[in-house]
Amino acid sequence: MAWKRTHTCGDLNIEHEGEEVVLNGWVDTRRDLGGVIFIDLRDRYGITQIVFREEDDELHSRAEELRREYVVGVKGVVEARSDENVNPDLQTGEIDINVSELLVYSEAETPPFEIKDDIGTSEDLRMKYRYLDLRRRALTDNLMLRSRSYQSIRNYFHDLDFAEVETPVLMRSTPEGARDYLVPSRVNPGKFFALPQSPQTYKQTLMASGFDRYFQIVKCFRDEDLRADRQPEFTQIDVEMSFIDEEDVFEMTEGLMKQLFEEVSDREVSVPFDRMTYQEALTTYGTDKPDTRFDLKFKNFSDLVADSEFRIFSQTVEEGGAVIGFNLPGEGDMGRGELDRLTERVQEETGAGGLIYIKVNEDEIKCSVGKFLTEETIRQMIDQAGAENGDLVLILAGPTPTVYEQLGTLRLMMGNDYDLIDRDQDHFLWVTDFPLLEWDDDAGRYVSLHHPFTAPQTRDLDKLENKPQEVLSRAYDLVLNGKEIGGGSIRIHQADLQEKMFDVMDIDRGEARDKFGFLMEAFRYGTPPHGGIALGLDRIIMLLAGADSLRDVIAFPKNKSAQSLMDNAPSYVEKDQLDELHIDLKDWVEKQKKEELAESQQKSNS
RNA sequence: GGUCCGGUAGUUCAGCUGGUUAGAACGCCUGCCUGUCACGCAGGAGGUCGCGAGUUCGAAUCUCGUCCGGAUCGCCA
Repeated sequence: MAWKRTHTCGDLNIEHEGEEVVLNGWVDTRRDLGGVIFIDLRDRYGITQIVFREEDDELHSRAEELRREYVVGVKGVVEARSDENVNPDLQTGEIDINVSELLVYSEAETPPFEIKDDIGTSEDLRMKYRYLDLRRRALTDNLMLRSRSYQSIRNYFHDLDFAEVETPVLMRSTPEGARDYLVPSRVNPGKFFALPQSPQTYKQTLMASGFDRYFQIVKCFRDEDLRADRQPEFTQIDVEMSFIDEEDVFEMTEGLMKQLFEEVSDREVSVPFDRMTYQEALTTYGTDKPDTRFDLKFKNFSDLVADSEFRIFSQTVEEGGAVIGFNLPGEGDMGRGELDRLTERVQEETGAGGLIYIKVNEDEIKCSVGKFLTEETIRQMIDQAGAENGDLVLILAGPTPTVYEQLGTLRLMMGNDYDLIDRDQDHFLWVTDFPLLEWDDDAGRYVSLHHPFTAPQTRDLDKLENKPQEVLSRAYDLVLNGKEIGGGSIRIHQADLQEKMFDVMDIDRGEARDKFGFLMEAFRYGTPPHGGIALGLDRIIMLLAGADSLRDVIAFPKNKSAQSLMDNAPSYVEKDQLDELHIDLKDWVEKQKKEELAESQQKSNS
């Protein structure tokens, strides 16, 4: 039977002096000074120091038995600490609880790692004992930030009259995009559901139904390899609106971000956000998600060096590639050894053939390929780069768009290495005017860059058949500090245009109709123009929390191999279960399953 | 799937070109200590050096294989 607590461990302060209180919590640290024992009592709200004195022999000796992570309840009186004993690092640091009664709810074994913030414990151990990991202040705070975020987001949309609608988790598998997670259907032998990569088709259908403003905080699933910023199941803020254009989506999203950031953190968001076309992002920053918190913008030297003696330059330009670079201010004194190491790193990490540099110093201008270039050309390049005395110009040459991406990687490397990133700032950025399609060598056809329901820009409609690679789309991405946190588009809402898109992508009409037929049909019964966006909630929380990994803002995340180490999911299942689902395992899988089961049996026996 | 890095005490790590009994810090246990808050002091326990083979008089250390983990690329409309 638990004592009813009167306060949490984060509540009490000098105002409560003299009050009789009851606290419940975990034993955090214990400082036994002999005649007096101090214990930090912890719950998710905070820490309160409780004191056991020698006067009460029985209580004092029971307090000596307390160990880390025991769960206890205490009754006692709030005492003010004397001035020299106040702990300014603690919310409750002005007071102690002088304990008069102690109740031990639960003892605890010594945990496999310490419950404190700056632990270097490997992630797989933390994952196995996730319930202990989550007791750590940093993770608790991240989840509480997440909890407040849900509230803020829901309030925003409800205030604007958006309808919150749940869409199915079991849906049909669709072509295009990431690999689906499949769920076998017992009652439909041989047939499978897929878990949604996003509720895309449902939310468009809802537009056809007249729910002109929809949102949902929804789990999505993609069966692809993981990264620190990628989980197989993740949460999206999914939004769709009717009778709108890009500007409405931008305005709605900017308002959401502003409210969210300012309600759950102390970060200010200024709206409207900056905008940049995909073309500009690629040619100026070498990526479709530029980190605009620092400069190092690309300059193009192709025209200057097209006729140069240096074959790598002239040949690159002749073959349609580019010679590009950026100015790194103040690093003109970089030594030969350091530049060699940098070159090696660039080759390894970006795959670029080599790195060319110009050191711009008052007494000497030194170019790594100086003997092949005229002094005038070098001078022009320095001007083009905007370099001044003391600066270093870094240059790559190669085929486009690869060379842009390589220089983009180098730009990020330099931004990090030379601490050029202003981490107190948040830079939101809309990236617009994406190409509609890209050529897929493996598939031998055009595929959507975004997804097949994205509307082409009206002015490009006539190019759709003859020059599909030149058609721009009405898609947009939202980028925050160099991380993509959302993307969306204005959709196609006309059946004939949608069919034409499938034609261009060489998805034959039968297949398209079979897989997306319901949506195409919906378009025939009166569908409004519509569009929307999906925002990556986990990533947004990660940035808000200042966490390095998505795993630090998800309560029970998967590891890199898409496993949950705490409950050992996924797992083998009984043969009976498979039989019901009409599924046979491949021979080699069956063999592996037997071996692993035998092994774990042996382990549990010994 | 490719490449690179790693696996030593409960945890994080050190342990060089092979050579006595494999160390440190934190944690844990015991004792002392009435104002600590990373308490302090004294003492103690704790190891199949991931696993298997090889080279050697001798392997944590070198070689090969294997398993596991991390980073990165492919992949992620």
